Amino acid sequence: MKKNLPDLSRLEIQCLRRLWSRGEASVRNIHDDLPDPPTYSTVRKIFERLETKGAIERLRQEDNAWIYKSRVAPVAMIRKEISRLLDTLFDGSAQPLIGHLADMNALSIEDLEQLEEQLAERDDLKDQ
Amino acid sequence: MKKNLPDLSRLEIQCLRRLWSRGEASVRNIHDDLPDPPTYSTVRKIFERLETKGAIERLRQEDNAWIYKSRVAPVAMIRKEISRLLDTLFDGSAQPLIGHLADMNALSIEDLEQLEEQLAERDDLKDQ
DNA sequence: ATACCTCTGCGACAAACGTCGCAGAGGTAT
DNA sequence: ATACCTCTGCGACGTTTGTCGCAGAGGTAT
Repeated sequence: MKKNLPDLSRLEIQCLRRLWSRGEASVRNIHDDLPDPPTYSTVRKIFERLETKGAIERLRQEDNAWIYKSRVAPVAMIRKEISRLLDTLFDGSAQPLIGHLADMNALSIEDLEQLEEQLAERDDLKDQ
Repeated sequence: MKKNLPDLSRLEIQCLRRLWSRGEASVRNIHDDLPDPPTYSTVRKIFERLETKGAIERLRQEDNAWIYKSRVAPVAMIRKEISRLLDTLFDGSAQPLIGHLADMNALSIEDLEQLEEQLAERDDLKDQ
């Protein structure tokens, strides 16, 4: 019973990620967190859109400012985005992706070992 | 000396990928290749835009139709897109990505073994 | 000649995105 | 009271994206 996750733009995801980190936050908070922030007004608009899309909700007002929280699970949203990339670039297959990651020197042997453990665990569970 | 790769939309990448497969192709070819194709007119427009962005070029005319080829290297474009996802979701780190891939059951032990080999080779070379 | 088909070149359009400004409300400080 | 500050709500705008239609050129078939 998957929820229909909204389609979000890059900037919307940026803001949502900061909200995930904080749990609850005001527009000002997120604006302060952004690494290379546009106007406060712009972030304000992003919040409007996130709310319209159902990705965030208002909790209460503090000092005249609204406090928001996310309505979507980080993992679900992240997977959705990964799937989108996989579909766009490789017709859905993950194998080419890790190949490229290796070529890009984005992965270390340590990363791999950790991953291996994770996979072994998963497959152990499956076999029972 | 990296070239400035153009920003492409999802549909543009879809079309460009088919062009990579074929080497050279007409608009009609690509339209036929697309899995869930929009109008021929739409694909036509995508080609116009790809050309404007410098991602493809015209080679010659055959039977009144233009034959195109890609001007960007697949690997470069693919890496660019992967980097973009990494930046958007994980501030550039690849480690969380493979974690999610494992959780999504998108990776198999075989995929991993292959990857391991690839990494070992790379590190062997580096050590000399 | 006429009809037919397929391409091109162009225009058009709605929706989404990133961007910002401004009026007005509501507090705080002097 | 007055000035000041910060937020909200809303409108606006240029660009990108996905989408399509249409006129006209250039061949082919009858």
